[in-house]
Amino acid sequence: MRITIKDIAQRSGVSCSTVSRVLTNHPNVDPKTRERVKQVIDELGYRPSRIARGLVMGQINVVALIIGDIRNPFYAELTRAVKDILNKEGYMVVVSDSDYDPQKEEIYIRAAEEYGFAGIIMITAMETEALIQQLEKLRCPVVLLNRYLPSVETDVISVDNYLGGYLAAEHLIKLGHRNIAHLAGFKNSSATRDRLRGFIDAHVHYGIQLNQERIVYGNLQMEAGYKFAKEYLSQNEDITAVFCGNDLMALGLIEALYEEGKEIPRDISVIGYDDIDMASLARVKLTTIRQPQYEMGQTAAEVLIDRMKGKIGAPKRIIFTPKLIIRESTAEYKPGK
Amino acid sequence: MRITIKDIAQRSGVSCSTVSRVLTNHPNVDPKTRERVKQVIDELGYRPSRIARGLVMGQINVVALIIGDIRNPFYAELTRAVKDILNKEGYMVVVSDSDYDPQKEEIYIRAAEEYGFAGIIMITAMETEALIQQLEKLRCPVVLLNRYLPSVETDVISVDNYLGGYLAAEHLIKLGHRNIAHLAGFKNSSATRDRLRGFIDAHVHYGIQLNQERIVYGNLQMEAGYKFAKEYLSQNEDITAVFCGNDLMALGLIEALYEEGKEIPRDISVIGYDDIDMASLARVKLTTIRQPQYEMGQTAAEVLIDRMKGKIGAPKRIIFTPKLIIRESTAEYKPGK
DNA sequence: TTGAAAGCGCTAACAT
DNA sequence: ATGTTAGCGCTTTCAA
Repeated sequence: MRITIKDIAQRSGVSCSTVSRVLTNHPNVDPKTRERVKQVIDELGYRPSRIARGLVMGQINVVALIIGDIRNPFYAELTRAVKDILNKEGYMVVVSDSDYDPQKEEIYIRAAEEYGFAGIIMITAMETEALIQQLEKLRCPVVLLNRYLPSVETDVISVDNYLGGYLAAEHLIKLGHRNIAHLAGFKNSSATRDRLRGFIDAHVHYGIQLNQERIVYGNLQMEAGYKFAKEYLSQNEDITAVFCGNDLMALGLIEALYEEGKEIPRDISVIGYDDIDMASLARVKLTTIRQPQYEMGQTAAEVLIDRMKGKIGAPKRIIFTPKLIIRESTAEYKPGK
Repeated sequence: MRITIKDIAQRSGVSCSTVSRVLTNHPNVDPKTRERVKQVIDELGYRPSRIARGLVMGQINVVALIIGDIRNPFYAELTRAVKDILNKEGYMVVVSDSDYDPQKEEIYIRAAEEYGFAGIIMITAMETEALIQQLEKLRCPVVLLNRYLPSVETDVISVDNYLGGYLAAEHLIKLGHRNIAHLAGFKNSSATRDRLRGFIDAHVHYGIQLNQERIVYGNLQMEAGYKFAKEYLSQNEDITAVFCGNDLMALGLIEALYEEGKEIPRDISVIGYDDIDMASLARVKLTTIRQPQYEMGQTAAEVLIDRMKGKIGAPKRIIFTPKLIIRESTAEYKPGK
C-alpha cells in the first residue's frame, strides 16, 4: 500500500496538517517538529501524491508544449529550451506533436484542460476559428510561439517573419537572380504568410516581376523539398533560385537535385530557413535565415512562468530578429547557364 | 467555476453515480437516461477531471519515456513511435531527457511515482545500483530499451549490440584496415560494452591486434566526434578507420576532418551507428549500423500496454537485429596513404 | 436501474 | 504552533 501523509503523521506523532505544512514549507512549524517529520519522511521513503495535491489546488504543475513535429530539429532545440527553464522551476513539460494538424491540437488542448495543466505553450498549425474559440475559454495561460492570433489575448513570442522573407529574397536578388521560386510552409499559417509578404515586397522593392506560379506550399518535411525538385523544378527550368520555408525542405530539395546530376549552387541557388545544426553539415552547407531557436523557447517559458505565478498586465509581444547566414548553397547568377 | 459531475447530475435529474456510469460506459444504465445525460454533457461542454479520477484509481493514464536527448534524431524517431502507439490507446506520453545523467533519471522516475504514472519506458544512462533499487520498488511496469539490468525483472526491447559492434569491425577489417579506433558511447552503458565486445571479438576472429588506447569514450554528441578528430586522430596518424558509437559523433568527426583538409573515405574510413536520416544526407553519406528505431519504440509501447492492462508472465526479451548499411564513408585501405 | 455514502490523499480555513 | 474539519471531483461498493 502507498505511504500517505497519514502514515507520516502517526509515526511522527503529529497531525496531517503539520505534515502538510512541512511538505509545503509553511513557516508556522516548530523547527524541532519539522526536523522530526522530515526524518520520518526520509525513513519511510514517502512520496507525496501530486494528484491529490492537484485535486485540491485545481491544477498540477505541468505545462503542455504543442509543436509541429519533434523530429524537426528546430522544434527539438526549442523543446530543450522550454524544458530546461520550466523543469528548473518545478514544472513538468508534456510535448505533443500536432503534425501541423489543427484537430490534433484541439485534442491536446482538451487533454491539458482535463488534466488541469498550469499552462500551454504552442506553435499553432493554423489560425482556425475553432482554435481561437478553444483558447478563449481556456482557464490557464497560453503563450503563442511564432504565430499571431489577432483576436485572442495571449502573450506572443515570435521572430519577424516578414523580415525573414525579405532578407531571403533580397539576398538572392542581389546575387542577380530574377526567377526565384518559393517553397513555402503551410498556407494557413501566419508565419508562412508573413514570410511570403516579405518575399514579395523585396521583389517589388527591387522592381522584379514575380508571378503566382512561383509560390508553392509544402508540409515542412524533407520529402516536400524532394518532391518539389522532382516535380516542379524539372517543369520550370527557368528557375535559378529557391527560397525554402525551412531547412528540412531545402535539404530534401538539394538531395533530389544531386540525384539528377545537378550541383548546388552552380545550377541553382537554395536558401533555407531556421538554421538547424544540420544546415552547416549537409553536403552543401546551407545558406539560411537563422531563428534563435533556444532563445525563443527560453523566452516563451519565462513569460509563461510569470503568468502562471499570477503576473498580470497586457499581453506581451516579444519579437526576435532573424538573421541571414550566408554559406555555400547560394551563388551569383551566371547567365551562361 | 469548473463544471463538475454534480452539475451534470442536477441538470439531467439523476445522481452523480449515474453520470459516472455514463462516463465510464458502465452497462447498467437505462439507454434513455444515458442519452439524456450525454446531451447535458455536450450542452455544458463538460470535461471530466482526470486528476479526480486519478485520485480514485490510484494512477493516471500517462506514461513516462526517459531517453538521452531528444535532439538526437535517433531518440526523436523512437519517441514518435512510442507516442503514436500509446496515444492511440488513450495514454499521454511525457518525454524526459536524462542527458545521459543517472541523477536526472532518478528525478524523472520519482516524478513518475509522485504523479502516479501508469508505466515507464526508458533507455538507461548507466546501470547503477541506485537505479536498480529504484526500479525494484516501482509500483508500475517498466520496459527497458536497449539496456539490460540483469537483476531487475522487466521487459527488455533491444538490438543485438554485440552483433552491431562485430559487423562494424568486420566491415572495416575486410576492407583491409588494421588500425581501427573506436569512439564508443558511455562507458557504463551495457549497450556500449556489448558493442565493444563485438568490436574486439571481430579483431580476435580475424587475428588482428588491438590495443586499449584505440578505445575512447565519448558523450554521443556531435562535439565529441569533432573533438576526437582534433585531439586523438591528429596524435595517432596510424589510424585508418574509426567506428563511432553513433552517427552524430561520426558526423562531427567527419566535419572536423574536412576542416583539416582531409577527405573521407580517401584519408580515413568512418562508420557510424543508428542510421539516422541525416546519415544519408551528410556531405559524405555515412556507412553505419542500422537500428530499427521506429519499430523498437513501437514494440516497447506495445509490450508496456500489455503490462499496464495487467498481462502477467515472465519478463520478455525481444531482440532486434542490427544491419550494416554500406554507403560512402568507408573504403578499402590503400597502403600508399 | 438507480441513489446514498464512503473514500482516494491532500490542503487550507478555522479553532485552539 | 498545532489539530480538527471540510472539501477538491470522481469511482465504487452497498442498499433499495
